[in-house]
Amino acid sequence: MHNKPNHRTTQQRMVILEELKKVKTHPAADEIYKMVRKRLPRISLGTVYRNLEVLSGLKKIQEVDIVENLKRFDGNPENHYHIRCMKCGRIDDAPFGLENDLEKKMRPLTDYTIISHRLEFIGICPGCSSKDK
Amino acid sequence: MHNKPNHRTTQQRMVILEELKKVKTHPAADEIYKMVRKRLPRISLGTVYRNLEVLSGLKKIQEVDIVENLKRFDGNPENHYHIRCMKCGRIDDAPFGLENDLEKKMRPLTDYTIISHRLEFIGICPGCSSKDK
DNA sequence: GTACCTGCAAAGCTTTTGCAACTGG
DNA sequence: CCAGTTGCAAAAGCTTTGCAGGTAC
Repeated sequence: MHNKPNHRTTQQRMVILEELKKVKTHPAADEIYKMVRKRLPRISLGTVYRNLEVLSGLKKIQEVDIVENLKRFDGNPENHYHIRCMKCGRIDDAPFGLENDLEKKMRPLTDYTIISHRLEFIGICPGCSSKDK
Repeated sequence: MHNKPNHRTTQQRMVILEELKKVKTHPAADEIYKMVRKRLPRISLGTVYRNLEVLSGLKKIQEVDIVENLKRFDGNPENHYHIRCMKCGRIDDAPFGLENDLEKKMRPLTDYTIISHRLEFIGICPGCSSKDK
């Protein structure tokens, strides 16, 4: 049995969090690195990655895509929804019709020209939940 | 001005498409490579990648995530929706409340334990649409 | 015949990791 | 004090690409 690590509030970790909270964009690690380096010129990219992971774990921030860094392909070219297992990464089609109202509701709220939307459910697949026991 | 390339129906391209249509999983390139290699042992991984791109362009298949291959981080840890520009990759928060009904509607339709969901709109941001002119 | 494709290998990018030195509590 | 962090550099993925030789049409 392992205890959770006791996370420390290092200067690097604080600055990364502060800089990320400051912007309304959704920067990738490299951009965050550049932002943080203005205040901590000697910080390393590895530290940025490690802290982003820690901060996500602490729910202080989140990753925009849960997606592991792999392109995945679907033999069905029609828009449809997916459900993804958070334990094993398995992806199934969601037995769920398209919610076309979503785009209609969104249009008046944004300056973007809406073209499409994606909906993904996140859960635990039958295989993984039986393993939990 | 360039013309679109005239795509050819090579054996490699056909087999990749057939194998991907056969499965209901959503395999990554490497898995597709393994599947295809059973029928075409000399095919290369590069060819698989190139054909997946061509087939996506032809809308014969689709990528599950439009996401460029970069993790992105959000200083806001609460669930909320995003809108992504298909031209420049910019991501903004969507001014759109959570649709909690979606999970409620999904639960009876699946064996997965639903934990959360993600909704992302895809469109063209104001900056990119003005450039279109 | 020639534009398009392929296999191979090398290069490119992003992310992760081993390690020795350092530091917050 | 010492578990947790850091910087650095190397390693490890996954994906893209240059090239010379094939191939569909």
